[in-house]
Order: sequence, then C-alpha cells, then structure tokens
Amino acid sequence: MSNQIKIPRGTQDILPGDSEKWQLIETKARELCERYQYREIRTPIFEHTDLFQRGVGDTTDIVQKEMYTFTDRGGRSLTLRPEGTAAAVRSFVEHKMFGNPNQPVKLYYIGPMFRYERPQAGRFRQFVQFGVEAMGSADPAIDAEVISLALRLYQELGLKKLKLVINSLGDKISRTAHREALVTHFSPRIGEFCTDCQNRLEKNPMRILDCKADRDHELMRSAPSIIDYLTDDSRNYFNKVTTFLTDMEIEFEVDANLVRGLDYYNHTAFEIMSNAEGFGAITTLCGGGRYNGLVEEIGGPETPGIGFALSVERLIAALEAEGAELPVKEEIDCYLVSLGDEAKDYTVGLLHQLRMAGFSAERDYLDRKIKAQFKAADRVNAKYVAVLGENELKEKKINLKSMADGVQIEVPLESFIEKFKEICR
RNA sequence: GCGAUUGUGGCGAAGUGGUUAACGCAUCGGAUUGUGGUUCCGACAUUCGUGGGUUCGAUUCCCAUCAGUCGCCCCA
Repeated sequence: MSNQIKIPRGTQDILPGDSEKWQLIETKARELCERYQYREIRTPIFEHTDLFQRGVGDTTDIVQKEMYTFTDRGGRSLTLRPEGTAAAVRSFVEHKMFGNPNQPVKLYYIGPMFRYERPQAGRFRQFVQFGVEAMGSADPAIDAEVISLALRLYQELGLKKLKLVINSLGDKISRTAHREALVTHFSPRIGEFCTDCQNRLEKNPMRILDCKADRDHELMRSAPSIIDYLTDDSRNYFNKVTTFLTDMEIEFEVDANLVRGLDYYNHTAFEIMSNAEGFGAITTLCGGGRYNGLVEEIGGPETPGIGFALSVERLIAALEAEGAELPVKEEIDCYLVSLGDEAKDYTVGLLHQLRMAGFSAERDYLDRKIKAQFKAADRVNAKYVAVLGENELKEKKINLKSMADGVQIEVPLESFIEKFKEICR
C-alpha cells in the first residue's frame, strides 16, 4: 500500500451515494434552463491559453497564478479552462451565432473547471460549474432573468438562507471617470497599502476596493463610489434591473464595493451568497455580471452579453450547511434470493426478464447463505424479495415477499413477471 | 505562495519507549441446518502515511517527506 497512487490534490471522487445528488442537481439545472429557454453548449475542457488571457484578463488572479497551462506536442500553449464564459464567447464568435435569427442567444453549460489553488473548504482544483450566458441583448430584463434563474435553482433545491448582492460597474465612460477618481484618491498615499493594491493602482484600481487586507484604511471609506460616476444611461440601466428584480419579488442588497475579480464585467455585477451558519469562510455561491465588449475582444462583432457561473460543490455545501436533504431515493424493485446451485443458475434468466420488463433487480453473487441474502436485500432497500429454492423449483413456483410488511405470496414461476408487473407497477 | 492542525483495520476512535495495538460501527459465520431490519456468541491490523535517525528496542522521541483538513490572498 506504500506505493499506492492517490487522487491529485484538490480533486475529488464522487462516489455512489453522492453521485445521485449530483445527478439530481444537474437534472434540475437542465430542466430549469429548458423553462427559461437556455440551451446547452458543450465546449472543450482546454482552450488556447490566449483565449483566457484576452477573455478573462491579464490582471486577474486567475490568469496570473491559477491557470493549468501546458504545452502540447505541437508546441501550442493550452490551458485547462478556469471558467466558462470565455469559451462560450469564443464558440459564439467561431460559429457566427451573432447571425442566428434567434436573438439573444441563450446558452448554458455544466462541467468541470480547473484552477491551480490551495484547496480548502469550498475551493478545489477541479470543480464543476453550471453557468448561463445570454448574448445579443442589452435589455436590463435579461439581467433580471439571468439573476432569477440562478436564484430559482437554489430555491427549488431547498436553499433558503441566500443573499443577493448587486452593483453596477457602469459603462466605459462611467468606469473611466471612476478610475481616474480612484487613482487621484489613492495615489498620494498608495505606499500605505499592500503590494497587491500598489499594483492594482495602475492595472485595475477598482479592485483596490475589493481588497480585504486594506479594508479598514481610512481612504477606503472615503473612496469615490462607482455609483457617483455612473452616466445617466448607466444609472437608468441599473435602476431598470433593480426595478425588475423588485417586480419579481426578489430581495437584494446594493453593495457599491462589489467589483468581481474578472476584468470583463461592466454594468450589472452580482453575487449570490449563503447566510447559513457554519458555512466555510467562502460564502459566495454564484457570481455573474454583464460583459458588453467581451465578444468584440474575442474577435466578434459588438455584442452585449450577461451570464453567471455557480459551483455545484458549493451548492452542495450550502445544502449541507442548511441541513436541506435532496430527495434522492435509493431502492430496487426486486432482489432474487436463491438456494441451491440449480436455483441459483435459474435466477440468471429471471433477473434478465425482470430487467427487460423495466424493473431494477439484483441477486447475490457471493454464494451467501439465505439469511445473508436477505440482509443484502435489506441493505439495498429492496421493495420485494423473490425466493427461489429447490422446493419452489420442483413445484414450479416462486415466493414473493414484500419487505415493507413481510407478507409473502406464492406465484407460479411461469407467470412471475406478469404477476410482478401487477404488484409492483 | 504563506500559516495552523492532523495522518492507527472498510469507517469512527483509544493507546504505550519494550513483542497480546483497546473499544464502537460495518462485514462474515453460528445460535435459528430455507427468510431481513432485534438479541447473544465467535471471526476480522505480522501493523500504526512514507523514508531516515536516536535507542538494546519505536506505532509511541527527533528530522525530512507526502497527504488530508482549516485559514490568509483570491475566487465558484
């Protein structure tokens, strides 16, 4: 066992017992997307490194220190996708979906993402994101729709302790003006801030607001707020979004310091967080926002877009923190108990027939005693146990026992399947 | 990248510088020679993450290493 190969750091096996929960969540997400009319897109798990550098942004932590980048045999630099938006946009441009008569183009994806990070509660090197992208519309109603879709998923899975935080990052004019104000504000005393912030001053001063280390610095509280620099258009846009949310009776909180870590956001930015007690330090379940301009950046025509991404791992963690159980039932219709070699062999055909008829069915393969076979049947939550022994075989009948009430009946072997269909429909 | 903490059977969990490594759960067998979820009895770690050192002797002490967990940064 000393040379045992173990799972790579930050990854996890999802075993039977848990995989059913994942299936249920994925099914719910797909069903929800069907209702909201988002259609699935499946893109590769790796892309050209350039895509993320351009799409996600060179100044982001994701690009600077978290990418799984490798060179393939042809000398190309490829990267395991750290998020889903860049690839969706790449595909949108590559397949000229901007020419699709159905606009906006509404897509969803669900699959693994990769970031080279130190694992801890709610953070993995491989994790699964479910995300949605709507490209081609600059209507604030789409922003509200995207937000409500994310919230619906959580709510329909049983989460209650949720908080929606929203902000506007404004358009290009708003951001440029705000940026200048920030630089003017922080420059004289930037030496008092952490080195990260000192770098941010030039590259992306807005993210200084997001800094936890310098949170209590006096210049933070007096820092210019983006809200004050929004153009009339941006302000109207934001008001529309919040009005629509209110119309849908969705509660939210405006946080002027909500910035988001990715460079491509503008206008609407939002996060859904968990309030659950005992949740880990990382409380963000879902993050998203508008990214007008990203499609152009990736080489397409000027196209507005908005989306979100959420982690299934964190969703499951939130469910556990709230003590919300997913309705996964694990049971089988029939367990075949057999005694004696002849009967044992006979169950092969019976099992096959049960399964052909659409039932879930199982038998013993370890040559266990009858008592142990019943225990096994009990363990797998068998609704019925069919007992076939030498006696039954001789008399061409089979005993069918209902495990819930212990009632047992005799059924002629030849009509067993038909009878079982009646009893266990 | 930095910090804290942990690493004993399938799982949970005691334990000590010296050759029997508790116990609980689970599993298997028996009591009940063909019937589950209760009870009783029995079986189940040449071995204490890995490598090295100290020692007459190490699971227990020291060093290194690997891994898990949690936190910082940042994010989903």
